[in-house]
Amino acid sequence: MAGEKRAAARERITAELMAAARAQLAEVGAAGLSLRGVARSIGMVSSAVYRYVESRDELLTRLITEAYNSLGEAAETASQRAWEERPSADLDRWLAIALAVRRWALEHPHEYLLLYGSPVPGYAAPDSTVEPGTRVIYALVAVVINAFDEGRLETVAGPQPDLDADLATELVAAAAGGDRDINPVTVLAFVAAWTQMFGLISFELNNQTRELAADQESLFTATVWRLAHQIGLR
Amino acid sequence: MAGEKRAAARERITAELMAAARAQLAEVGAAGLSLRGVARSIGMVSSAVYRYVESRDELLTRLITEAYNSLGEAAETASQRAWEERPSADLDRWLAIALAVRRWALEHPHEYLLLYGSPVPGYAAPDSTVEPGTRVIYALVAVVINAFDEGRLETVAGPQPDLDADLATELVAAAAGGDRDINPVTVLAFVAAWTQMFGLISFELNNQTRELAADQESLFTATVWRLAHQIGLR
DNA sequence: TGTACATCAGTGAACGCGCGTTCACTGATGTAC
DNA sequence: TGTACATCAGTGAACGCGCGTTCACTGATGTAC
Repeated sequence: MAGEKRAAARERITAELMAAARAQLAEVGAAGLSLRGVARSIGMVSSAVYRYVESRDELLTRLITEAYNSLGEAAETASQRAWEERPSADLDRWLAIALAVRRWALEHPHEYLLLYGSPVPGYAAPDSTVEPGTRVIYALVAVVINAFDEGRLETVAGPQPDLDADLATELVAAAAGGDRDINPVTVLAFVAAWTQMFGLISFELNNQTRELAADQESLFTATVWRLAHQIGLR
Repeated sequence: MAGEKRAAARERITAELMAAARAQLAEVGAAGLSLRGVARSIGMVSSAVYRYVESRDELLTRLITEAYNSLGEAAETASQRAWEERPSADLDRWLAIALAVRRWALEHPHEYLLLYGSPVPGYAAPDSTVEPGTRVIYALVAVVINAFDEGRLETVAGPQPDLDADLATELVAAAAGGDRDINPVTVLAFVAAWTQMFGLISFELNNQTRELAADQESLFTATVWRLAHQIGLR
């Protein structure tokens, strides 16, 4: 029982350390993040952080995992809330996720860039970061699959590009495991909506859309709404 | 006339130096780029590069400007060629630009990330980089404007999001200077197509679309085609 | 409850490294008369 | 054409800096008997 104390302290200090690391990340960005800097900011001697973290690379890996999970959770919570408020309102649910992702990105710009920006020189993310990295896209896919399974997904309208057969098969397989008879163009619309969403957020973070509109959120909502509609969500 | 020699040598060596800088950029990325490393790679003592470049920041600025111009030129050339081959084929022209941008990005991944990835820590790009940064989007805008002016731009079909009046006005003004009666939803479609294109390229560089399709170029072409079609290009 | 020992957190000095930048210098190239 | 001087490219040593990581250590916390 007495051991509790030491373990609790360890946990508290680890949390403090990670918080400090996130704070430094927010200030200087991933490439500028240093163990010594983090140690300094919590009043520790630089060698002491090695009691909590194996190396700088491990710290980065933990930050990435935490960030993916934090973002994934934001997306999942938004999805669930939207469903509870208005079940079967698929387009609203999609929008809720998109807006949650955008808000998270604006609140944590450097963490967002750590996940979706340039790779950190000299660092290669281990495989363990892959799985948490898929939470957001799964949340989005789930909306479409759910709408499809319950018969609410409209078929995509309008002229469609020529798809070669291989690509069409792959798309359907990737999106739905192959056992759903989804239109490949629907998957294409999904890919477009997905990449557009992240592209727009990146441009917004880099101020590349500044002169387009004063109200960036309205611009975001309007463009995302359009592409979600084109997937067939209502 | 004798002065020619020194000036020519200066030009040659400057070019060599920039080429070495680009090579190092390609290897280690922007955040890892160092003056000493560049000097080393062309067999110069580190202090000597200061005869050619004021500081590391200036080197970065030059690299950014060169990269924007190289990318912009690729886009413009593709646009012009497509026009010469099949004038008035607006969708083909759009696709040609998009594919040129993608090819450039795949050939120069680190330069692409220098332009569109995370900012380099401790460096702020000066205003002089803004103008070359607009060449690509202008090439894209030009296709749409040209189609519109010559009466070939189809009006966007299907349901449209509610736009508040301010946003609609801003969009039209930003895209066409306000003196063209362009549908704001067309501009929205343009923004979607533009951000989708860069988002997809970024995801492709980060391997986030790997499991989606073996033939990434087909995937790219198909999604870009769809959104270009939706702008009203034919 | 008390004592002897083991575990662990944090210290402080040190290592080797690469970085950007400055500076006084040498020797070659160019210019003026 | 020849000479005296000015300009410029490149050298090599040095500066101060911050980094990641190791190591022997001290002293506090926990455990076994």
